[in-house]
Amino acid sequence: MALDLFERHGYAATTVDQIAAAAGITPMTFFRHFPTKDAVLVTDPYDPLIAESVAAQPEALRPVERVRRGLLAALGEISAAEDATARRRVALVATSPALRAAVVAGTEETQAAIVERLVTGGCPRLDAAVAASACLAATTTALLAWGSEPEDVTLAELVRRALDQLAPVGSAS
Amino acid sequence: MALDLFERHGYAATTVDQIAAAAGITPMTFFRHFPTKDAVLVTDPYDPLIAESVAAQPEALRPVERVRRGLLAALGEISAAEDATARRRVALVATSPALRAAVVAGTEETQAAIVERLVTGGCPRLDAAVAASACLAATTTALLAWGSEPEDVTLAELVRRALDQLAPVGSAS
DNA sequence: CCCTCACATGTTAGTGACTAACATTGGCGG
DNA sequence: CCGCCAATGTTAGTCACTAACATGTGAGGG
Repeated sequence: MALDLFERHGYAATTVDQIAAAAGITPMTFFRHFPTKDAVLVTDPYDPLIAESVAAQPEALRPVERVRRGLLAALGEISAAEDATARRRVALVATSPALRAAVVAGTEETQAAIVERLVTGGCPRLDAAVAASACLAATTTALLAWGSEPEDVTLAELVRRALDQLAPVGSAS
Repeated sequence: MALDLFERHGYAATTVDQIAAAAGITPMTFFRHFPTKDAVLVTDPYDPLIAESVAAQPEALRPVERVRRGLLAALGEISAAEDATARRRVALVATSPALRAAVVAGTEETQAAIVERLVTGGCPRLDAAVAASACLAATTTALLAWGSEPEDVTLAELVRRALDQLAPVGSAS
């Protein structure tokens, strides 16, 4: 599949024509299944779950803390869905600027979802956007790092460690 | 110039050919001056300054706090360089996913510079990357928000407010 | 059993960002 | 005045992605 081609020749050096040929379809058909070349590797089905999870945290918390706890709470269900190729995909994404950009573009939607929930909870929009973007950046950084970690390191572990850095001093997790 | 075209027709709808024609040059020549279309709007001359500023903060601080203070310290010199078109550029960047992606790609270099300084100070690489990405995300969010703020709101003000959210509880700035 | 409708796929042709190889100009020191 | 270097132009190509239209194939109803 496409993943193999990317790993062999690099993401940029692999053309959509090659992927399509390897899959026995036309380039046209490829674009009917995936809106962009990078969509083969980068997907983002968790937005609603995460937004819910953030909204479920106590409104009294400061925005960063609310988002942080929301992400940690969502983490269980998400990392359970880690399939076998997840790490390979992530490792690949980490190697290409274009792919990293695609990931960030994807998280923009997650960020927007979180911001909406925070704003309806009375949080000023700027503060909400800052809290969401900072926490998601930390999470994304952990995700990308995970790709080059040894097999036995879990994603949840890294994300937890990342988000702990944004916790109020003295209180871990 | 290109900025006017972008504002009139939108970034995506403005082709490099049009920009080149408006400037009285060939598309080819355009690409000799700017590596990409987005480079007209997105530039990043501050990396070394910021990295220095981060390194100048006490090593004893937690990584996030060190980066945070470093960014705040660098803020003075940077926002002094705000020229007249800065706000227009930022407002434009905020409107286009492709341009926001370009900004993020640009910050990756800044992040890398910061991480190097933190790592040589004894900070684990993951923690350094997380701290840098979170603080830079907060800063970038403030920057983008600035584009749609009223004239009298300064960039420094917004960035300060953004970074204050990542400060240890109870201590502002 | 055939017909038809719908949907997945193919075909062709184009646009726009970017690149490489090579030609051309223009000013400036010798 | 000559040659040299740098900036610019020319041509032709690659690759991601799109639009308009054609084809084929399978499922369901007559």
